[in-house]
Amino acid sequence: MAEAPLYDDSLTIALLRARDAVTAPFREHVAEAGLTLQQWRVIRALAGGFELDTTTLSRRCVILPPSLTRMLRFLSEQGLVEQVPASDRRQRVVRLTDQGQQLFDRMWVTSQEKYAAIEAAFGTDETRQLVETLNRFRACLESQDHA
Amino acid sequence: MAEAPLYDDSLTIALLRARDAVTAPFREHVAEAGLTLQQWRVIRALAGGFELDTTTLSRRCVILPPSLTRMLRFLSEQGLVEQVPASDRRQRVVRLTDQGQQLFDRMWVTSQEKYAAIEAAFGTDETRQLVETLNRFRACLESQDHA
DNA sequence: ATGATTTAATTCACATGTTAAGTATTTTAC
DNA sequence: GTAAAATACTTAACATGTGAATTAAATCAT
Repeated sequence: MAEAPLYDDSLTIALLRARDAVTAPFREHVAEAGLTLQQWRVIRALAGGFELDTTTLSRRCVILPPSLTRMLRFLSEQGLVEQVPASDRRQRVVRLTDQGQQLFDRMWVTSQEKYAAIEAAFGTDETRQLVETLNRFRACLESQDHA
Repeated sequence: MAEAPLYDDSLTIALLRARDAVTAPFREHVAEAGLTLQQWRVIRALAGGFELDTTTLSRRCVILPPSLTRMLRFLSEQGLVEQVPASDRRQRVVRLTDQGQQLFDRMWVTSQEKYAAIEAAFGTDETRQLVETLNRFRACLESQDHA
């Protein structure tokens, strides 16, 4: 009975659900360390001593600048991130503190294990092909819009 | 120089970016009508006279119940949605008002056109295959977690 | 039938998403 | 060298995401 009409955005819904499914185990993992997924993305982008400005972080982590401003304030207060001087004084360049790097080190192995479990479940080749398809899809749409 | 380490969540990032790319034209379209993408998803789920409860809406639109509560308050205030009596008085069952249905009718054609443009750009078969792959991926992960 | 359990939705508190406007710094053009 | 334009980030305001606690109603067990 009463079936919904065909969605014009089945793709959008499928992307949302896929993201929910794939992030679930990571969300749980980082929550145990008192972090959100977004905060973890920032920490990982900085792991290994990288010093990045807000714009670069925003692109790599797919987090909008206003959110990053708030997040960096929080991460600084937690002693996980610190600011470093930048030649261009408009920029805000940050890096992990020792404490931040240690937190990363503690979480990284488990994080990788969870990702490996996903690849194992869906298939390594299929997983990589999905990532490739998604990136090609995005590139395709973005080149269309800029026309 | 200074390349970031390999992400363990390239899949998460790819999903986020793909979603950003695919929703961009729709976001612009619905904003002209004073709606957000999420509000538009709810309106479309109700279009055609369907009467749905919060739980069903939450699943179909991939919007968590607390967000739906706020959104339904807003949509009611705008006169787009109205509540209908439910046999189970715990449930909140809603439907579109005439005004809501008219808004949907005005937006639907353009919305479909934009989706058709995406399919045309990436390829009809490839787009459908991507949706199929995403759904299969999600089903795979969810069956893993319930183990 | 009554009390315990489950279910549906809401509220709360806080984090993030999103757009527009604002501020400080740098670059460009002249 | 200085004013205009561009850049990097922040702030503000509001919408949504998220998990935990709460409330009300239905179901279950006895």
